[in-house]
Amino acid sequence: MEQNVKQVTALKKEKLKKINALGINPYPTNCQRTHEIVELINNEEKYLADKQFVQITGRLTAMRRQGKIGFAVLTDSTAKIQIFVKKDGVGEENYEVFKLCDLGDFAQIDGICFMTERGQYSVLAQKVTILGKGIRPIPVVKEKEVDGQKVRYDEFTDIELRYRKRYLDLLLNPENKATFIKRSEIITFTRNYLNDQGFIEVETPTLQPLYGGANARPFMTHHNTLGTDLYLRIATELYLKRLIVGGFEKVYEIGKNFRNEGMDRTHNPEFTSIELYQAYSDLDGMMHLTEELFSQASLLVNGTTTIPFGDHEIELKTPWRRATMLELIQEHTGEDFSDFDFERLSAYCTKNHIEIPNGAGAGKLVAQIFERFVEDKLIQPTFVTDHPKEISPLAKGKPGHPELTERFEIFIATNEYANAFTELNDPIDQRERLEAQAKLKELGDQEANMVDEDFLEAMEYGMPPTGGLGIGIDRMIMLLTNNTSIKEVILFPTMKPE
RNA sequence: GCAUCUGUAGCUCAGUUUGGCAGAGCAGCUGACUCUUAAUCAGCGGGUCUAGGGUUCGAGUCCCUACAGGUGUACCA
Repeated sequence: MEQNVKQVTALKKEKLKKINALGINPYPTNCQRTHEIVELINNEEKYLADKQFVQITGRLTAMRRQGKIGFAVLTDSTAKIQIFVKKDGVGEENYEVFKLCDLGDFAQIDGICFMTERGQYSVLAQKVTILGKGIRPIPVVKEKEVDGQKVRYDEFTDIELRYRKRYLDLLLNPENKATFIKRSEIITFTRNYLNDQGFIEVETPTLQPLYGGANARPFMTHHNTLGTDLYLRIATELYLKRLIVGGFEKVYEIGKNFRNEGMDRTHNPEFTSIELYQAYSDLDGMMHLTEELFSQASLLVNGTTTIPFGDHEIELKTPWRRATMLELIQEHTGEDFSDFDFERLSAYCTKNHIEIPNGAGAGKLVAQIFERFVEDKLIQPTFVTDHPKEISPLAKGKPGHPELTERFEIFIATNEYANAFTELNDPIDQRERLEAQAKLKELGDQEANMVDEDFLEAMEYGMPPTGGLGIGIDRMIMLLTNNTSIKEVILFPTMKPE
């Protein structure tokens, strides 16, 4: 399998020797660039009229040589343009250099813009300079216009190769590169939006002595000097709340979380989230923020709030539907479980083959029934509110409803995108909730929270009423770029070693 | 984790049904070509058919196991 590559590489190394023999360094330390290619493309008439000397740099992505002339295409990150090289134009010696160029090599072209006899806007080369020579055969994608439609030949489509060799994917599949540009734009937009509202961006520890803020199994590592085990964070929540205690009123963090769980089209072991906390705000404030972030980000990268996603058409225009978990269960099962009757709930679960975990109470069963019968019905954006207290150990209770909390999750196209609470700020209640989690952990729930004494101590000093929101950034980007696999929006997704 | 599909040249793929010389296009190499644009024309080279085992006179093809990936599903955001 590698043998042929070795042969081609050997041939290319021979070319390197020939280039060196001409007294030319194929990896020069500098180059001259007067224009990005897009500038020449966007101002064609000006550059044709001026006959201005230009120096452009990029990768050679097509090559059509014919005797003493040759055409090539030079591509930089902004655009691509045809290059016309004549032996008469660049001189015998430099034409030899051009002949030693291969597809995929980086080059600098000095010349002037002109129109070929066939009417193709091009740069007429006066000099070809090699800037970086490749020694491995690069896959070539060819393109042809048929009736205005671009038809592509020999595309680089092997999914495994695209993920493992992402640089080739970016190089050969412009539409995939565009996804990552949109990713950057969406994250930049989110930062600007929050900064404009007075939020400050912070960084909290990725390595933590205790993990918490979500229900998940962690990755563990070890610090040699301290002689102690540390966890990679599963959420940023508990540290950001310490900052609210410390007097910051609006904070957010965008960063990686790590969860030692299964991988599928919506889960990668490391993923990017944004969590934000706003003192003196509440659930309504967080709903408004969520709607605005998604709909405005969509306008930014799609120009509309009506977007395709998989088989669905999603309308992100605000306001989004709001419904409680119990209402939705009733809507889709006809059952009213608002009395939280454990016997009825467990009988219903048994009848419908829903697992009843060890130590589960009525609240957990309500959540299980919701997952089983409601989640996959939620296509258009829906704020699901009023989650059971039992599965929401960090959310404030709902006044007048001892079993419920002030919480929402946003579902779009059956997937969860965000999770928010009116944050619990009662230190005594918080301790009881975490101790209940610890009991679940003893009963075998590997994803239950731990009792974080330092976090509880912080809350005991007093914490203001606060709204908190977490959004799965990767999923948000999937939605806004119509990608149904998380691997398509993560540059280097986790893969098993080859 | 379970189920299922896939793995053939650098890339994209035929060939697997019904076992019988390892194929094509692009890319590469040699030659021709001063207006091509999937350039064209002539010729050449390139393979551990993912890996290992089995059945068979004979396996890319049939059987078993492993590895990697896709999809579905479980847990989860």
